Amino acid sequence: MVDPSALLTALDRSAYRMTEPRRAVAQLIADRHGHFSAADLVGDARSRRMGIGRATIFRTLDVLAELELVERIDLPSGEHAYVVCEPVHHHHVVCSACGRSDDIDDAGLRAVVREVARRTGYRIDDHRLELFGMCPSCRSREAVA
Amino acid sequence: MVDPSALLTALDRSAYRMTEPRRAVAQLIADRHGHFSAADLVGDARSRRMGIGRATIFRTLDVLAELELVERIDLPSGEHAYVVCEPVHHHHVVCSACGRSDDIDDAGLRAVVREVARRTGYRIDDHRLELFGMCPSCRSREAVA
DNA sequence: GGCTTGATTGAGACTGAGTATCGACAACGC
DNA sequence: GCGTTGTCGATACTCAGTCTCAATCAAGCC
Repeated sequence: MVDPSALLTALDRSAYRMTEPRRAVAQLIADRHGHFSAADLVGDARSRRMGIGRATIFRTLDVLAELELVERIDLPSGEHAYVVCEPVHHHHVVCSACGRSDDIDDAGLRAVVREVARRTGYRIDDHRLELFGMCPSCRSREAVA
Repeated sequence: MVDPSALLTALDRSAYRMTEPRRAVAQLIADRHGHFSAADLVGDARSRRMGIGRATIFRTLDVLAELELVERIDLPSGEHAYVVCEPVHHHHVVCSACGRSDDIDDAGLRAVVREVARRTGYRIDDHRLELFGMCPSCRSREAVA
């Protein structure tokens, strides 16, 4: 659950037009917890009878990803998902139980990348780190059960 | 380009049966450079008129992934691909120019994972690190050009 | 070498994600 | 208000990957 206004103001500031369907998709995303797939949003839109086309949801996600307001991640299962995030370079920890996702910054990864470059001779241009596990609240819930 | 015998002996040692189509797929993989997709192998098999079904290629890749002889990676474009690799935990550096891929070991990542766990309170069960860049030979080729 | 049995096969139908097309519509600068 | 042009929904389409099923085959046993 996020405040949709952050998405909306960023959209407004951009060169993209602020339209009703985009506002609606921002609201759907804001109402979501943790990560979500395009199909999730399509389902949400349909169940609320919002009359938003499938293609529009894909297009809006592309726009938001372009503006770095959401990021596309790959779950261990191989599925694609999106998470809302801050528009700076970072990585994600994803809870396998509830789907919650937190941003993490560098945390020493830069040194790892440098080390790999040194050892292999590659020039490293890009990297992706994704961590999967169990978030604090799911852990305590598990401990109780 | 890899010797297919490594794949074949590992397959032989496993509980899976050694069949003609599987041998053929191992050969196709061995003849490939760098990463490849299932669709690449299907194309190879078709152009060599090997008569291997599409489903069989997907199934064989599943088997090889199960035996940790190949690993599934996600390219920055979002496509799925496979790389041949050693059956121990490790990560990959992928060359964006030629598709070559090298294995890398921990390289200090374990400390990063511990640090993230400490900061976020998550219990980290799994992680994925993928690095993209340009391999030494493509770099020198680029320097010449 | 034959026999049995269960794993494996290819063909083709199917599913579901994502893209392309297109005529209608609406946001925004004037 | 008006025109331009980006965006819309519907729909057709493509493509990766899965499922089903009858036929085949590897491998262990005699």
